[in-house]
Amino acid sequence: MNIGSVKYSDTEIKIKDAAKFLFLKKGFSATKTREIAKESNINLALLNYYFTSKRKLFEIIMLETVYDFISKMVEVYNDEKTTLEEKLKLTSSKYIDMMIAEPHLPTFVVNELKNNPSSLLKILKGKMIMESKLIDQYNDGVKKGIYKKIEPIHFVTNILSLIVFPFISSPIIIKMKKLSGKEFNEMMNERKKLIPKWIIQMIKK
Amino acid sequence: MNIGSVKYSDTEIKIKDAAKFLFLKKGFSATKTREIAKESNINLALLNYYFTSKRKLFEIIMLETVYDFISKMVEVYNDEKTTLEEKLKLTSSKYIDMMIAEPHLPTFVVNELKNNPSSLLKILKGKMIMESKLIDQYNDGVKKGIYKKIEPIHFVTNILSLIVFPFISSPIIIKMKKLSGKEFNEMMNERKKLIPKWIIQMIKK
DNA sequence: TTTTTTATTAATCATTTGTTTAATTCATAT
DNA sequence: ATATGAATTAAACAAATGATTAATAAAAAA
Repeated sequence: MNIGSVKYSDTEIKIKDAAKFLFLKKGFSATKTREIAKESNINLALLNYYFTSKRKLFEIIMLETVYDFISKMVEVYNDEKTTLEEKLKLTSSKYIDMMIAEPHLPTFVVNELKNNPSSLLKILKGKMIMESKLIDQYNDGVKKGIYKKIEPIHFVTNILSLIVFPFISSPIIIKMKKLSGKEFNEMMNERKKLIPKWIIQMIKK
Repeated sequence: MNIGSVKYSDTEIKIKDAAKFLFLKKGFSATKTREIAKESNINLALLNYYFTSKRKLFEIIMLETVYDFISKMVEVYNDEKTTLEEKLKLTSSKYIDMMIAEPHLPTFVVNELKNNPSSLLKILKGKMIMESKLIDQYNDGVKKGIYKKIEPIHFVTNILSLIVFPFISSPIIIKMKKLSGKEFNEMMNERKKLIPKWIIQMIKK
């Protein structure tokens, strides 16, 4: 959560929470400072008093959110104790829970990364994922002749795609299948078990 | 393109093109009417003269864009002449070409659908995809014991995920693998052949 | 308690922004 | 050539918006 272990006062937390809620839901431009003030029950001027500007406040929230999102993946992928298959299960499970709790999260992350990829540079060291234990384990499987050889980047991309995209495209899925929000979440919970199987089938010889 | 075969004057087309370019890149709120006017070399007042309001202009563009995006899928999925595997190849190929040409398209579509799902209702008849020839062919395969039985909605979701998500998450992929834009496109072109294979492996017994 | 620093507030400022108006130019039909 | 309607323009309006100010209240230090 707190990237540099910065301590925030109650008021600052109130502002940050409200701002995060609104920024996630509506993005930067559509969120107005007066909305943030109202949502957090603080005086408008306090936003600038504590955070200097709307943009600065946004960048703090953005950074923390993207950090949360990505570090979850990095942690699992670099765990020395788990197998490749366990890593897939853990990733699916953690991310799907995360996104059921905060459905706006993935859209926000991909959106704001597109507009502001530099903030990603600060967080995502290229190595953390592409040289992770997961990739080692996959390459080992290839050597042993268990797995097909494809570029590891495709492998990682496919995992993320199958987990995250359904949340981003939820309105389309809901419309296609005439689902309720609850039914959509059930469908996503089903995928916790299915995705690891699918990924294995994709790479297995 | 033109949903109701409406004819537009040169000026209207200039406005629409500029507006589409900016809306795709920056979204509704971050795009200013004066930017659209400048980008299209028209007088600011003409925007309202022809399109009444920024919101109305946006809705027209939004509708046409989403229609383009979805009808491409519907066409392929309902083709009576092609096999399931051919449909997968065609979908991958067409969508990847489409998104290489317009990288902002998928983010725009999923974004604005989230904010305004009603516009989707006008276009996407639930049946068109979930009762398409593709689904028939998949169900036939299940009956014949060739394919595993999973909910068709997962099947459709997975296809779309593997095709579209990499474009949405391009900044992450580019960072992870330290790619240039050109290299990223090459990677996406590789996927045209890979995705159909992966999908088949996922469903094959 | 008194002083000093910090937190909070209401009011205001300066731009930005979507939209409209009224005047002018252009094209077309008579 | 003239009249009529459509297209275009510069200017302006009103509301929204991010930010600041100056005054007040609350908390901490002396």
